[in-house]
Amino acid sequence: MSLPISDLLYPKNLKQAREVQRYIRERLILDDEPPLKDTFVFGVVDVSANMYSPYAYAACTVFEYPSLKMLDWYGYSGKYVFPYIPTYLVFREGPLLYELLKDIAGDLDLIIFDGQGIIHPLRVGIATHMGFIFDTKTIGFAKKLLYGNVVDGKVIDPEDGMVLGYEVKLGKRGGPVYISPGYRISPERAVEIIKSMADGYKIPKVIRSAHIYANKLRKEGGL
DNA sequence: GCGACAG
DNA sequence: ATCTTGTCGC
Repeated sequence: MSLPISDLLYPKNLKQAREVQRYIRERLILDDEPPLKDTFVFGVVDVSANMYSPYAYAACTVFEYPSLKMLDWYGYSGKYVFPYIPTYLVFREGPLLYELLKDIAGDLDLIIFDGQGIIHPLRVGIATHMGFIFDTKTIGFAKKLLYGNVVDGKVIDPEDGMVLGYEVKLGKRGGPVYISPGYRISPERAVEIIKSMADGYKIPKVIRSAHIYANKLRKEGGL
């Protein structure tokens, strides 16, 4: 990464935050090179927090693909240093996720985030932003749509008609989820991988796992 | 100005 | 995101 972490994750104001997002947008990589092997290791991350507590708990569960067997899990807790503002989520959770992943990202072939990839007004959702920082393949898995129009299952960018991601219904239970590439992966490959993890639930257990562990940390861990 | 708005 | 048990339904 050319810019230091301090600039990529700790902007002093929203203007600087936008500048960082525009910087990353100009350097997006959305192809599948190098392609993932038949068998690879991936992580799922999520952050758990209490409404009015400044402390947050992040967890990363590690799995083997395609067996989907859990290999490990890691946790990290710290204080939020940025408020939650739509389109700026990475500046709130990113610092914690960076600390959580900095020592293990190199061992992960892919990382799945709870949030958007390029389904974002500047195409730099939290999955894309973190993928750029670690130069690792990432996928954004969101429960709600943040930006774009859904046409025949495809999330389209109203600016130029580009396919940003897909609206897919996994399991006949709940509503759809929104999948988009984060970094170094294509929209189609991202959806293909997520669909291969479907197990009948709206949120595949493999993806839910990180949320479970993050919550377990918050309830049991200190702080 | 108004409405929308990941976690 | 979180507060929360049981309960209605496939």
